[in-house]
Amino acid sequence: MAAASRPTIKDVAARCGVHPSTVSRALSPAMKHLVADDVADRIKAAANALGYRLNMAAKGLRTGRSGLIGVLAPDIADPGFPPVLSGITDHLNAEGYATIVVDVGSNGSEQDLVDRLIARGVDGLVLATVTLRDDVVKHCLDAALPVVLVNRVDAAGQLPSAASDDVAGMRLAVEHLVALGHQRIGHVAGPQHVSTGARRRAGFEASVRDAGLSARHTPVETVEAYTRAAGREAALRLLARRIRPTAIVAANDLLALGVYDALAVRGLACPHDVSVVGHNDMPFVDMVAPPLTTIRIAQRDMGEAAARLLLARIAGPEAASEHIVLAPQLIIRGSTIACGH
Amino acid sequence: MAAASRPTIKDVAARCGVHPSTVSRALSPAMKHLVADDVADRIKAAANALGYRLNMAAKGLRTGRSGLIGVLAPDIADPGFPPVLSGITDHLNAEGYATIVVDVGSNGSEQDLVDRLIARGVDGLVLATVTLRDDVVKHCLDAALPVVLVNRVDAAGQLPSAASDDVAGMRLAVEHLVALGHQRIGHVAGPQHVSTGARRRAGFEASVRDAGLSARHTPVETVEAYTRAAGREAALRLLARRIRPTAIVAANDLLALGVYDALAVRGLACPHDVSVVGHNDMPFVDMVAPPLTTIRIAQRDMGEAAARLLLARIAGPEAASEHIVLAPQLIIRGSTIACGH
DNA sequence: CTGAAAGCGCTAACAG
DNA sequence: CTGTTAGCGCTTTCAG
Repeated sequence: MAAASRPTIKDVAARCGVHPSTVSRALSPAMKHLVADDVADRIKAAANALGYRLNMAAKGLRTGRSGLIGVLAPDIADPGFPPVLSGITDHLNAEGYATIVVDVGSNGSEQDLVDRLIARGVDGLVLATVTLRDDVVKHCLDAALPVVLVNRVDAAGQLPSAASDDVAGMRLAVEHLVALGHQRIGHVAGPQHVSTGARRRAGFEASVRDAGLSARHTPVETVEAYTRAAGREAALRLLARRIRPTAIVAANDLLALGVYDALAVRGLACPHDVSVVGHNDMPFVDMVAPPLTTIRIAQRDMGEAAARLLLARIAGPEAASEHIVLAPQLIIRGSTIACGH
Repeated sequence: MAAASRPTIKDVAARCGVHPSTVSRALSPAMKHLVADDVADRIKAAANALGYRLNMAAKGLRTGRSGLIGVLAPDIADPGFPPVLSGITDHLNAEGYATIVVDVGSNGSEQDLVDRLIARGVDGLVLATVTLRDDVVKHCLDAALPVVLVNRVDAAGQLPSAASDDVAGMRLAVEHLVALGHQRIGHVAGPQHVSTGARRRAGFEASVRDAGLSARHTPVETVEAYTRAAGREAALRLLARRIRPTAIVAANDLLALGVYDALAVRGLACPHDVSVVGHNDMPFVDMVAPPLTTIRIAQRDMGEAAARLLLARIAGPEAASEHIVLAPQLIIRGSTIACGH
């Protein structure tokens, strides 16, 4: 029956015949040492008996720290993101923080979403958002809000970030293909306004150059979005070239699946006619036909690193902005094969 | 420079020469009608100029409503969940709520996580958690916390829920197979302590019975978890039976991929030797080899329906607990084929 | 229509 | 070691 509203610190105090602040101290690990052990025990017992729970909103109002972290995601449903998110939330949860996840694609402007998060008093932000136009970042900096980037880096490199080594990843892909004898390698590049797109492209170009391949033999087609359909279109353009590539490396797995689609359209077989390499090692790309050779990135670690970075930022005032770069790994499967030529 | 902390309602009031409560009224859509239009305009202008943002924690403390909703997920990284989550958060965001997502698998007990959410003052909970042991549900009810289930129903059916029609889905699968001439159909059943596992199994059994197939010809193997490995083991057991099935319907796509693995182990070809049907239509199951015939469930809609249900629960006191059931859809791809016999 | 006053639940000085 | 006091930023009576 006693569907009474949540008990407060006052109720506990009354039941123990002590002052509310004593209860507050007894229940706070940091201040517990200021209260007699027997009293503290009595208080804890009473709190348990009453089913007392700390009211974080009240605490936050008082202390100015909410224990809330905002995560801005480009698209929650993107299969690449969940592992990152999981890494973020797990670490944050373990440290007593709760995570508010916002999907940027859907509602309102990013600015707006950030403002709503600020209104909720978030202690910091993890940005996994696609486009790093300065305005959002600037907006956060203006608000003196700790911010870290995940799976992204900003152009100026002024924000802490946790990301995979995109350049090294592309090098892995290109060198694998070159070792297989491929001389004509195309690249389906991701959106150039996001760091993964730009850096992977740069990595591709540097690697093919280092391998001694000419630009003519290493064409690049850029997409506007990381979608399977965009990958298909770009690959079709690549395949229509005078000098047809014998291998294509895509800026991510979704794009690579689009490359598969394009190959099917053209009646070409993978890997027989064209080898394909993806990037990210999304769940189940080992099950597609043929199993996709790809660059595995440490998504969960990335999320965890970002969380750790953010917490450090929140704790220490202005530690030099750190960039955590995670090593990628080549996963060889069935979509790459030695070149016939 | 003025990196001053966030302006409050008081700052705005001072700047306008009015009382803080007037500012509060002017800025609250519901109370705006109590303040002169010109004053309201002046206040809004000043608020904008100062970059004032409402402090939700303070508001929540006062009103008792936080505008926060908790979502308990079994495993964020499970590829089936993101679309549901996205449906939930989008709808909630649009209604001004923020969503705290908690991964149950990782830290602490579910009870604990719920308590932490309660401490944060959530206005309600969406439970997408696997096991519906009464204790968690009871715990929420005791706390008088509005709760809805998504992709799950509780045994007693006392909680509002949004879920796919699992029985109908299995009927779709079985009838498809029967129409193809299959007479020996096995089922890899999901965990029986979660509603999808139990209901899909029930749906399977009812459907094969209605199709006139005997129990001997429709063996069932149950797994303890929705994993690819578990699906593989269960399928191996099914294939080792005296009467080998010519088709297997799995309780979900992950399990179905495990069935693929088992088939490969046994040197059997899908669909030639054994047809396979999945459930859920996870992203990219159209790309595996062979493309998986499956039952598509309306995941995004499910999330949205759950959000709507929860909001209704929060608004209206005790509306009769509603069950939204979404119609599934058979997606025929390459993993099912007419039976030779 | 606007001001005054009180208080949501908690913590952080400051006394004692 | 414990009680007192004040106040975080906001809403909401109650007056006027």
